[in-house]
Amino acid sequence: MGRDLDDVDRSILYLLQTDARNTTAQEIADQVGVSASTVRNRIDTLETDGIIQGYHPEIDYEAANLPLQVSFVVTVPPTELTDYSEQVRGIQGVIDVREMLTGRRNIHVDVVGTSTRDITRITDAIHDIGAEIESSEMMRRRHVQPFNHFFLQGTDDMSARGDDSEGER
Amino acid sequence: MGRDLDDVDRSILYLLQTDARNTTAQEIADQVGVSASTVRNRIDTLETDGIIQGYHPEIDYEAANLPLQVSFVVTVPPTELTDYSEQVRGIQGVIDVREMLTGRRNIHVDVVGTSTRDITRITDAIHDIGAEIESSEMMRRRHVQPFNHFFLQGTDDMSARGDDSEGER
DNA sequence: CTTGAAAAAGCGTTAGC
DNA sequence: GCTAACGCTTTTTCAAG
Repeated sequence: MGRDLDDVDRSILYLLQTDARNTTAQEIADQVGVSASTVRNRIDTLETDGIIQGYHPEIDYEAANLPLQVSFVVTVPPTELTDYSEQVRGIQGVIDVREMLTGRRNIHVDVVGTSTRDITRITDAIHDIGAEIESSEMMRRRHVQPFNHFFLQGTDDMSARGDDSEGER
Repeated sequence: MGRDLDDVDRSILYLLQTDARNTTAQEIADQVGVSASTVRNRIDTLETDGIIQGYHPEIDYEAANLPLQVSFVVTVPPTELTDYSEQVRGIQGVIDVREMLTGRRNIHVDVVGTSTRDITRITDAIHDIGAEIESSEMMRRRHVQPFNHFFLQGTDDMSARGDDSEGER
């Protein structure tokens, strides 16, 4: 796990983050200096290797009439963290679950809803699966900022790691 | 702000969340019962209305050799929340910024890095813009779970709101 | 706002280097 | 592993209801 990426991979990831739906393989190929076929092959490999896990639209929930955004901090038994995390993800309205490595407050959950009824329903659902809510805060806005440093993060660093072009692929 | 969506819009959002890159307008059209052209027009409108803000790949940072994931809680002056939020987003390694509506701990920041050097650099950068770090926790995993309830969230609710087919478009 | 048709562009596959 | 070329699918554009 944790395979090295070369510059082509990094460039692909970088450009996909800009617009994963409308960026074509040809456009990426032109900017990277390889063929479009290669870009398609690389993307396939990145997907099967699990580095790219999917493509999702970024949605402005407020504009979509889901103005209530709440962030919960939850405590669950550390040994069953993954299990609880999965259950939380199944609750309607949950859009983001982060599992913490340490500490009591080991799951952070972001949810959206249209009304306070939605929020109380979610609160109840969290309690129902046996998790303890430590705190809840209203969220104003989320900025998902896809990692913008695969590409031009500093050539020195990249060459220093020696994974520029000749990888172990 | 907060325009009503009809079932066609909701279905489009729902299906795009499944796979925003490889789901074609035709596939959506078949499932929704309109033409592919209509689906494309709707997507364009959703984008220009700001409901869809972009398309991003979901990346497994651990598999991409960025194993260090840290979640910061930061305090900034509430009146300049947006300003600070933007500055934080400019820091290399920041992948997610959430602005909180209330409380002292009003910005939550998720970052990724390859080494502790990255993390200290980010910590310094946060301090440099004048924000105070309240806490930092190691993250085990993030599950971005795009809102999965646009489609079949319960027909009763949808008809009760009366925005099924004839909107104010 | 929606539809359908023609032209242009992109994709997956296969074969060759 | 990268590239080129094939047939097929998708998108784009535009006229029309």
